[in-house]
Amino acid sequence: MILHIDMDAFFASIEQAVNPRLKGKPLIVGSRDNKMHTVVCAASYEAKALGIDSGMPSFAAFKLCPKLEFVAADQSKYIWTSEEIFRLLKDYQFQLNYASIDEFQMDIKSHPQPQELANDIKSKIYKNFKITASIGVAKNWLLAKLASKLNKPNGITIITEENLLSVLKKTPAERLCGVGKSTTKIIHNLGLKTCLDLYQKDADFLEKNLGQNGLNLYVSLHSTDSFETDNQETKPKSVGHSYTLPRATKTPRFIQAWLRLLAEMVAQRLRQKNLISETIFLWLNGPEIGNFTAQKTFTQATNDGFEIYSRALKIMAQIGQESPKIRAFGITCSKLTTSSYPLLFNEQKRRGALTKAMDTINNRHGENTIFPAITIITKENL
DNA sequence: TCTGGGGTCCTAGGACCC
DNA sequence: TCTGGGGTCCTAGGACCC
Repeated sequence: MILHIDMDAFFASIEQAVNPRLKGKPLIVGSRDNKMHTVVCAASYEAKALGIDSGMPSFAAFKLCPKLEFVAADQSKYIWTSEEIFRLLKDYQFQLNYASIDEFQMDIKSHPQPQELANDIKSKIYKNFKITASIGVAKNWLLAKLASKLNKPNGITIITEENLLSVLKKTPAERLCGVGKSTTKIIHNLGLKTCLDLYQKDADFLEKNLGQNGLNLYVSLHSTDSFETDNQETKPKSVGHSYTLPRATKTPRFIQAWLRLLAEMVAQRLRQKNLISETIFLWLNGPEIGNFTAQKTFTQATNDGFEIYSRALKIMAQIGQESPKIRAFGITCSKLTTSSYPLLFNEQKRRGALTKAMDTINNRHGENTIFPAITIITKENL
Protein backbone atom coordinates (compact mmCIF):
# COMPACT_ATOMS: atom_id res chain seq x y z
CA MET A 1 0.00 0.00 0.00
CA ILE A 2 1.11 3.52 -0.79
CA LEU A 3 0.17 6.42 1.43
CA HIS A 4 0.10 9.80 -0.27
CA ILE A 5 0.19 13.00 1.77
CA ASP A 6 -1.01 16.19 0.12
CA MET A 7 -0.82 19.40 2.14
CA ASP A 8 -3.97 21.55 2.11
CA ALA A 9 -3.54 24.95 0.43
CA PHE A 10 0.09 24.63 1.47
CA PHE A 11 1.50 28.14 0.89
CA ALA A 12 -1.66 29.87 2.09
CA SER A 13 -1.89 27.67 5.17
CA ILE A 14 1.71 28.40 6.12
CA GLU A 15 1.11 32.14 5.82
CA GLN A 16 -1.96 31.83 8.02
CA ALA A 17 -0.07 29.75 10.58
CA VAL A 18 2.74 32.29 10.69
CA ASN A 19 0.53 35.38 10.80
CA PRO A 20 -2.52 35.08 13.09
CA ARG A 21 -4.10 38.16 11.52
CA LEU A 22 -4.65 36.13 8.33
CA LYS A 23 -6.34 33.21 10.06
CA GLY A 24 -9.90 32.61 8.97
CA LYS A 25 -9.65 35.17 6.18
CA PRO A 26 -9.80 34.74 2.43
CA LEU A 27 -6.16 34.91 1.36
CA ILE A 28 -4.21 34.39 -1.80
CA VAL A 29 -0.51 33.88 -2.26
CA GLY A 30 0.76 35.43 -5.48
CA SER A 31 3.83 34.32 -7.36
CA ARG A 32 5.18 37.86 -7.21
CA ASP A 33 4.48 40.94 -5.17
CA ASN A 34 2.60 43.03 -7.74
CA LYS A 35 -0.79 42.09 -6.34
CA MET A 36 -2.80 43.05 -9.40
CA HIS A 37 -0.43 41.57 -11.90
CA THR A 38 0.16 38.03 -10.90
CA VAL A 39 -1.70 34.75 -10.65
CA VAL A 40 -2.94 32.88 -7.63
CA CYS A 41 -0.29 30.46 -6.46
CA ALA A 42 -2.35 29.24 -3.52
CA ALA A 43 -5.73 30.20 -2.08
CA SER A 44 -6.85 29.68 1.50
CA TYR A 45 -10.00 27.62 1.99
CA GLU A 46 -11.87 30.81 2.91
CA ALA A 47 -10.92 32.16 -0.54
CA LYS A 48 -11.73 28.87 -2.28
CA ALA A 49 -15.22 29.11 -0.83
CA LEU A 50 -15.67 32.30 -2.87
CA GLY A 51 -14.70 30.56 -6.10
CA ILE A 52 -11.05 31.56 -6.05
CA ASP A 53 -8.42 28.94 -6.87
CA SER A 54 -4.83 28.63 -7.94
CA GLY A 55 -4.05 29.49 -11.52
CA MET A 56 -6.54 32.34 -11.54
CA PRO A 57 -5.26 35.83 -12.43
CA SER A 58 -5.16 37.93 -9.28
CA PHE A 59 -7.31 40.72 -10.71
CA ALA A 60 -10.09 38.19 -11.21
CA ALA A 61 -9.72 37.03 -7.62
CA PHE A 62 -9.97 40.59 -6.34
CA LYS A 63 -13.05 41.09 -8.48
CA LEU A 64 -14.71 38.21 -6.64
CA CYS A 65 -13.54 39.52 -3.29
CA PRO A 66 -12.16 43.07 -3.04
CA LYS A 67 -11.20 42.54 0.61
CA LEU A 68 -8.99 39.57 -0.23
CA GLU A 69 -5.76 39.36 1.77
CA PHE A 70 -2.64 39.19 -0.38
CA VAL A 71 0.80 37.81 0.38
CA ALA A 72 3.67 37.48 -2.08
CA ALA A 73 5.14 33.98 -2.19
CA ASP A 74 8.13 33.39 0.04
CA GLN A 75 9.63 30.25 -1.43
CA SER A 76 12.29 29.75 1.23
CA LYS A 77 9.65 29.58 3.97
CA TYR A 78 7.77 26.87 2.08
CA ILE A 79 10.89 24.88 1.27
CA TRP A 80 11.93 24.99 4.91
CA THR A 81 8.52 23.75 6.08
CA SER A 82 8.48 21.06 3.42
CA GLU A 83 11.87 19.76 4.52
CA GLU A 84 10.82 19.77 8.17
CA ILE A 85 7.70 17.75 7.32
CA PHE A 86 9.87 15.31 5.38
CA ARG A 87 12.09 14.93 8.43
CA LEU A 88 9.10 14.26 10.63
CA LEU A 89 7.77 11.64 8.21
CA LYS A 90 11.11 9.87 8.13
CA ASP A 91 10.56 8.85 11.76
CA TYR A 92 7.90 6.42 10.59
CA GLN A 93 10.71 4.35 9.06
CA PHE A 94 8.87 3.62 5.83
CA GLN A 95 10.33 4.13 2.42
CA LEU A 96 9.64 7.81 1.73
CA ASN A 97 9.57 9.92 -1.43
CA TYR A 98 9.31 13.61 -2.17
CA ALA A 99 6.62 13.96 -4.83
CA SER A 100 6.66 17.76 -4.86
CA ILE A 101 7.06 20.60 -2.40
CA ASP A 102 3.73 19.77 -0.76
CA GLU A 103 3.34 16.07 -1.47
CA PHE A 104 4.99 13.01 0.03
CA GLN A 105 4.65 9.31 -0.60
CA MET A 106 5.23 6.45 1.80
CA ASP A 107 5.33 2.75 1.06
CA ILE A 108 3.48 1.37 4.08
CA LYS A 109 3.64 -2.23 2.78
CA SER A 110 0.68 -4.15 4.19
CA HIS A 111 0.16 -1.99 7.25
CA PRO A 112 -2.87 -3.39 9.10
CA GLN A 113 -4.29 -0.05 10.19
CA PRO A 114 -3.82 2.56 7.45
CA GLN A 115 -6.64 4.71 8.84
CA GLU A 116 -4.99 5.01 12.25
CA LEU A 117 -1.59 5.60 10.68
CA ALA A 118 -2.99 8.39 8.49
CA ASN A 119 -4.67 9.97 11.50
CA ASP A 120 -1.45 9.85 13.45
CA ILE A 121 0.50 11.49 10.62
CA LYS A 122 -2.09 14.21 10.24
CA SER A 123 -2.12 15.07 13.93
CA LYS A 124 1.68 15.08 14.15
CA ILE A 125 1.89 17.51 11.23
CA TYR A 126 -0.77 19.71 12.77
CA LYS A 127 0.87 19.67 16.17
CA ASN A 128 4.20 20.77 14.74
CA PHE A 129 3.20 23.19 12.02
CA LYS A 130 -0.45 24.16 12.64
CA ILE A 131 -1.37 23.19 9.10
CA THR A 132 -3.47 20.33 7.78
CA ALA A 133 -2.88 17.59 5.24
CA SER A 134 -5.11 15.25 3.30
CA ILE A 135 -4.11 11.64 2.91
CA GLY A 136 -4.89 8.95 0.37
CA VAL A 137 -4.04 5.28 0.62
CA ALA A 138 -4.23 2.83 -2.27
CA LYS A 139 -2.40 0.00 -3.97
CA ASN A 140 -0.16 2.29 -6.03
CA TRP A 141 1.06 5.88 -6.11
CA LEU A 142 -1.31 7.12 -8.81
CA LEU A 143 -4.43 5.88 -7.04
CA ALA A 144 -3.10 7.02 -3.66
CA LYS A 145 -2.52 10.48 -5.08
CA LEU A 146 -6.01 10.49 -6.54
CA ALA A 147 -7.43 9.37 -3.18
CA SER A 148 -5.68 12.19 -1.34
CA LYS A 149 -7.66 14.71 -3.38
CA LEU A 150 -11.07 13.15 -2.85
CA ASN A 151 -11.67 14.31 0.69
CA LYS A 152 -9.99 17.69 0.96
CA PRO A 153 -9.23 19.48 3.20
CA ASN A 154 -8.05 17.58 6.24
CA GLY A 155 -9.47 14.27 5.04
CA ILE A 156 -8.48 10.67 4.61
CA THR A 157 -9.51 8.40 1.74
CA ILE A 158 -8.59 4.78 1.62
CA ILE A 159 -9.07 2.87 -1.58
CA THR A 160 -9.38 -0.82 -0.83
CA GLU A 161 -10.00 -3.75 -3.10
CA GLU A 162 -13.63 -3.62 -2.00
CA ASN A 163 -14.37 0.02 -2.77
CA LEU A 164 -11.94 0.46 -5.70
CA LEU A 165 -14.46 0.17 -8.51
CA SER A 166 -17.12 2.31 -6.88
CA VAL A 167 -14.63 5.08 -6.06
CA LEU A 168 -13.30 5.07 -9.63
CA LYS A 169 -16.81 5.09 -11.01
CA LYS A 170 -17.81 8.32 -9.30
CA THR A 171 -14.55 10.14 -10.08
CA PRO A 172 -14.14 12.02 -13.39
CA ALA A 173 -11.16 10.82 -15.40
CA GLU A 174 -9.55 14.27 -15.54
CA ARG A 175 -8.89 14.19 -11.82
CA LEU A 176 -6.16 11.64 -12.50
CA CYS A 177 -2.62 12.97 -12.56
CA GLY A 178 -1.51 12.85 -16.20
CA VAL A 179 -4.95 13.46 -17.67
CA GLY A 180 -4.87 17.12 -18.65
CA LYS A 181 -6.85 19.20 -21.09
CA SER A 182 -6.00 17.51 -24.35
CA THR A 183 -6.08 13.97 -23.01
CA THR A 184 -9.51 14.71 -21.54
CA LYS A 185 -10.73 15.85 -24.93
CA ILE A 186 -9.50 12.69 -26.61
CA ILE A 187 -11.01 10.32 -24.07
CA HIS A 188 -14.31 12.17 -24.02
CA ASN A 189 -14.48 11.66 -27.77
CA LEU A 190 -13.94 7.96 -27.13
CA GLY A 191 -16.87 8.04 -24.74
CA LEU A 192 -14.78 7.58 -21.61
CA LYS A 193 -15.84 9.78 -18.72
CA THR A 194 -14.80 8.29 -15.40
CA CYS A 195 -11.62 6.86 -13.92
CA LEU A 196 -13.35 3.49 -14.06
CA ASP A 197 -13.80 3.82 -17.82
CA LEU A 198 -10.04 4.29 -18.15
CA TYR A 199 -9.26 1.61 -15.63
CA GLN A 200 -11.21 -1.00 -17.55
CA LYS A 201 -9.47 -0.40 -20.88
CA ASP A 202 -6.51 -2.56 -21.76
CA ALA A 203 -2.97 -1.41 -22.48
CA ASP A 204 -3.29 -1.79 -26.27
CA PHE A 205 -6.38 0.36 -26.42
CA LEU A 206 -4.83 3.14 -24.35
CA GLU A 207 -1.59 3.06 -26.29
CA LYS A 208 -3.37 3.12 -29.61
CA ASN A 209 -5.39 6.17 -28.66
CA LEU A 210 -3.08 8.08 -26.33
CA GLY A 211 0.37 6.91 -27.34
CA GLN A 212 3.09 6.59 -24.75
CA ASN A 213 1.00 8.66 -22.34
CA GLY A 214 -1.76 6.04 -22.51
CA LEU A 215 0.65 3.23 -21.85
CA ASN A 216 2.12 5.06 -18.86
CA LEU A 217 -1.38 5.63 -17.56
CA TYR A 218 -2.21 1.95 -17.88
CA VAL A 219 0.93 0.89 -16.05
CA SER A 220 0.45 3.43 -13.27
CA LEU A 221 -3.22 2.57 -12.78
CA HIS A 222 -2.62 -1.15 -12.43
CA SER A 223 0.81 -1.31 -10.87
CA THR A 224 1.20 -2.93 -7.49
CA ASP A 225 4.89 -2.12 -7.29
CA SER A 226 6.38 0.26 -4.84
CA PHE A 227 7.06 3.69 -6.30
CA GLU A 228 10.24 3.91 -8.30
CA THR A 229 13.09 5.07 -6.19
CA ASP A 230 15.10 5.99 -9.25
CA ASN A 231 14.18 9.62 -8.81
CA GLN A 232 16.21 9.62 -5.63
CA GLU A 233 18.88 11.41 -7.60
CA THR A 234 17.79 14.95 -7.11
CA LYS A 235 20.00 16.35 -9.83
CA PRO A 236 18.02 18.84 -11.86
CA LYS A 237 17.86 18.36 -15.62
CA SER A 238 17.38 22.01 -16.35
CA VAL A 239 17.58 25.35 -14.61
CA GLY A 240 15.77 28.39 -15.91
CA HIS A 241 14.14 31.71 -15.22
CA SER A 242 11.51 33.67 -17.06
CA TYR A 243 9.85 37.03 -16.65
CA THR A 244 6.75 38.72 -17.95
CA LEU A 245 6.82 42.50 -18.40
CA PRO A 246 3.79 44.62 -17.51
CA ARG A 247 3.46 45.35 -21.22
CA ALA A 248 5.31 44.67 -24.45
CA THR A 249 8.37 46.68 -25.43
CA LYS A 250 10.66 46.85 -28.43
CA THR A 251 13.44 48.87 -26.82
CA PRO A 252 16.53 46.72 -27.47
CA ARG A 253 18.65 47.94 -24.57
CA PHE A 254 15.79 47.17 -22.19
CA ILE A 255 15.28 43.68 -23.60
CA GLN A 256 19.01 43.05 -23.54
CA ALA A 257 19.27 44.17 -19.94
CA TRP A 258 16.52 41.75 -18.96
CA LEU A 259 18.11 38.87 -20.85
CA ARG A 260 21.39 39.64 -19.13
CA LEU A 261 19.69 39.65 -15.74
CA LEU A 262 17.95 36.33 -16.43
CA ALA A 263 21.24 34.87 -17.66
CA GLU A 264 22.99 36.03 -14.49
CA MET A 265 20.25 34.56 -12.31
CA VAL A 266 20.43 31.22 -14.10
CA ALA A 267 24.24 31.24 -14.02
CA GLN A 268 24.29 31.95 -10.33
CA ARG A 269 22.02 29.00 -9.62
CA LEU A 270 24.15 26.74 -11.81
CA ARG A 271 27.25 27.77 -9.85
CA GLN A 272 25.48 27.17 -6.54
CA LYS A 273 24.73 23.64 -7.67
CA ASN A 274 28.19 23.23 -9.13
CA LEU A 275 26.80 22.60 -12.61
CA ILE A 276 27.72 23.66 -16.12
CA SER A 277 25.39 23.62 -19.10
CA GLU A 278 25.82 22.87 -22.79
CA THR A 279 22.37 23.75 -24.08
CA ILE A 280 20.74 27.16 -23.88
CA PHE A 281 17.02 27.46 -24.47
CA LEU A 282 15.48 30.83 -25.25
CA TRP A 283 11.80 31.65 -25.07
CA LEU A 284 10.33 34.92 -26.29
CA ASN A 285 6.72 35.95 -26.37
CA GLY A 286 5.26 39.00 -28.09
CA PRO A 287 2.15 40.13 -29.93
CA GLU A 288 3.82 39.87 -33.36
CA ILE A 289 5.97 36.80 -32.89
CA GLY A 290 3.71 34.72 -30.63
CA ASN A 291 5.87 32.16 -28.89
CA PHE A 292 9.37 31.93 -30.26
CA THR A 293 11.44 29.11 -28.83
CA ALA A 294 14.82 27.91 -29.90
CA GLN A 295 17.64 26.07 -28.28
CA LYS A 296 21.22 25.47 -29.17
CA THR A 297 23.87 23.12 -27.92
CA PHE A 298 27.41 24.43 -27.66
CA THR A 299 30.58 22.40 -27.42
CA GLN A 300 31.83 24.30 -24.41
CA ALA A 301 29.67 23.97 -21.29
CA THR A 302 29.38 27.08 -19.15
CA ASN A 303 27.94 28.59 -16.00
CA ASP A 304 29.06 32.13 -16.77
CA GLY A 305 26.30 34.72 -16.94
CA PHE A 306 27.85 36.78 -19.70
CA GLU A 307 28.50 33.69 -21.80
CA ILE A 308 24.92 32.44 -21.36
CA TYR A 309 23.68 35.90 -22.29
CA SER A 310 25.86 36.01 -25.42
CA ARG A 311 24.62 32.61 -26.49
CA ALA A 312 21.02 33.67 -25.90
CA LEU A 313 21.60 36.68 -28.16
CA LYS A 314 22.97 34.39 -30.86
CA ILE A 315 19.84 32.28 -30.66
CA MET A 316 17.67 35.37 -30.71
CA ALA A 317 19.27 36.44 -33.99
CA GLN A 318 17.47 33.44 -35.58
CA ILE A 319 14.21 35.24 -35.17
CA GLY A 320 15.06 37.23 -38.31
CA GLN A 321 13.01 40.24 -37.34
CA GLU A 322 14.51 43.67 -36.69
CA SER A 323 13.19 44.51 -33.23
CA PRO A 324 10.02 42.64 -32.41
CA LYS A 325 7.79 43.63 -29.54
CA ILE A 326 8.55 41.47 -26.53
CA ARG A 327 6.20 40.81 -23.62
CA ALA A 328 7.89 37.90 -21.86
CA PHE A 329 11.13 36.00 -22.03
CA GLY A 330 12.94 33.11 -20.45
CA ILE A 331 16.32 31.43 -20.47
CA THR A 332 16.72 27.79 -19.49
CA CYS A 333 19.96 25.84 -19.35
CA SER A 334 19.97 22.09 -19.87
CA LYS A 335 22.40 19.26 -20.61
CA LEU A 336 23.87 19.79 -17.21
CA THR A 337 27.02 18.20 -15.90
CA THR A 338 29.03 18.68 -12.78
CA SER A 339 31.54 21.45 -13.36
CA SER A 340 35.13 20.37 -13.35
CA TYR A 341 37.99 22.77 -13.01
CA PRO A 342 40.45 23.95 -14.15
CA LEU A 343 39.13 26.05 -16.99
CA LEU A 344 40.95 25.74 -20.26
CA PHE A 345 41.39 29.17 -21.72
CA ASN A 346 42.73 32.41 -20.34
CA GLU A 347 39.55 34.34 -21.03
CA GLN A 348 37.58 31.69 -19.13
CA LYS A 349 40.01 31.78 -16.24
CA ARG A 350 39.71 35.53 -16.00
CA ARG A 351 35.92 35.44 -16.09
CA GLY A 352 35.91 32.52 -13.69
CA ALA A 353 37.85 34.57 -11.18
CA LEU A 354 35.43 37.45 -11.66
CA THR A 355 32.28 35.41 -11.07
CA LYS A 356 33.88 33.72 -8.09
CA ALA A 357 34.61 37.10 -6.55
CA MET A 358 31.05 38.24 -7.27
CA ASP A 359 29.56 35.13 -5.70
CA THR A 360 31.73 35.57 -2.63
CA ILE A 361 30.61 39.17 -2.18
CA ASN A 362 26.95 38.36 -2.73
CA ASN A 363 27.04 35.39 -0.40
CA ARG A 364 28.64 37.45 2.33
CA HIS A 365 26.73 40.70 2.00
CA GLY A 366 23.43 39.63 0.49
CA GLU A 367 22.00 39.08 -2.96
CA ASN A 368 22.56 41.83 -5.50
CA THR A 369 25.25 43.59 -3.53
CA ILE A 370 27.25 43.50 -6.74
CA PHE A 371 25.80 42.96 -10.22
CA PRO A 372 26.49 43.79 -13.86
CA ALA A 373 25.73 47.47 -14.48
CA ILE A 374 23.66 46.78 -17.59
CA THR A 375 20.99 45.01 -15.54
CA ILE A 376 20.16 48.20 -13.65
CA ILE A 377 18.18 49.30 -16.70
CA THR A 378 15.59 46.64 -15.82
CA LYS A 379 14.57 48.85 -12.91
CA GLU A 380 13.48 51.58 -15.34
CA ASN A 381 9.79 51.78 -16.08
CA LEU A 382 8.55 50.80 -19.47
C1' DT B 1 -5.61 45.62 -14.08
C1' DC B 2 -7.08 40.90 -18.54
C1' DT B 3 -2.95 34.67 -17.23
C1' DG B 4 3.37 33.46 -13.39
C1' DG B 5 7.14 30.87 -13.05
C1' DG B 6 9.43 26.60 -11.92
C1' DG B 7 9.99 22.19 -13.97
C1' DT B 8 9.65 17.00 -16.60
C1' DC B 9 8.67 14.04 -20.35
C1' DC B 10 7.28 12.92 -25.10
C1' DT B 11 7.09 13.35 -30.27
C1' DA B 12 8.45 13.75 -34.96
C1' DG B 13 11.50 15.16 -38.43
C1' DG B 14 16.21 15.91 -39.94
C1' DA B 15 21.30 15.28 -39.90
C1' DC B 16 24.67 12.17 -39.58
C1' DC B 17 27.26 7.79 -38.84
C1' DC B 18 28.42 2.96 -39.94
C1' DT C 1 25.72 -1.48 -60.41
C1' DC C 2 24.06 3.69 -57.42
C1' DT C 3 21.53 3.31 -52.17
C1' DG C 4 19.34 -0.55 -47.08
C1' DG C 5 18.62 -0.28 -42.58
C1' DG C 6 19.84 0.48 -37.72
C1' DG C 7 21.07 3.77 -34.43
C1' DT C 8 22.13 8.32 -32.09
C1' DC C 9 21.81 13.09 -31.43
C1' DC C 10 19.65 17.51 -32.10
C1' DT C 11 15.76 20.62 -32.46
C1' DA C 12 11.06 22.79 -32.05
C1' DG C 13 6.92 22.25 -30.07
C1' DG C 14 3.40 20.33 -27.00
C1' DA C 15 1.28 18.22 -22.81
C1' DC C 16 1.31 18.14 -18.19
C1' DC C 17 2.30 19.08 -13.13
C1' DC C 18 2.72 22.12 -8.87
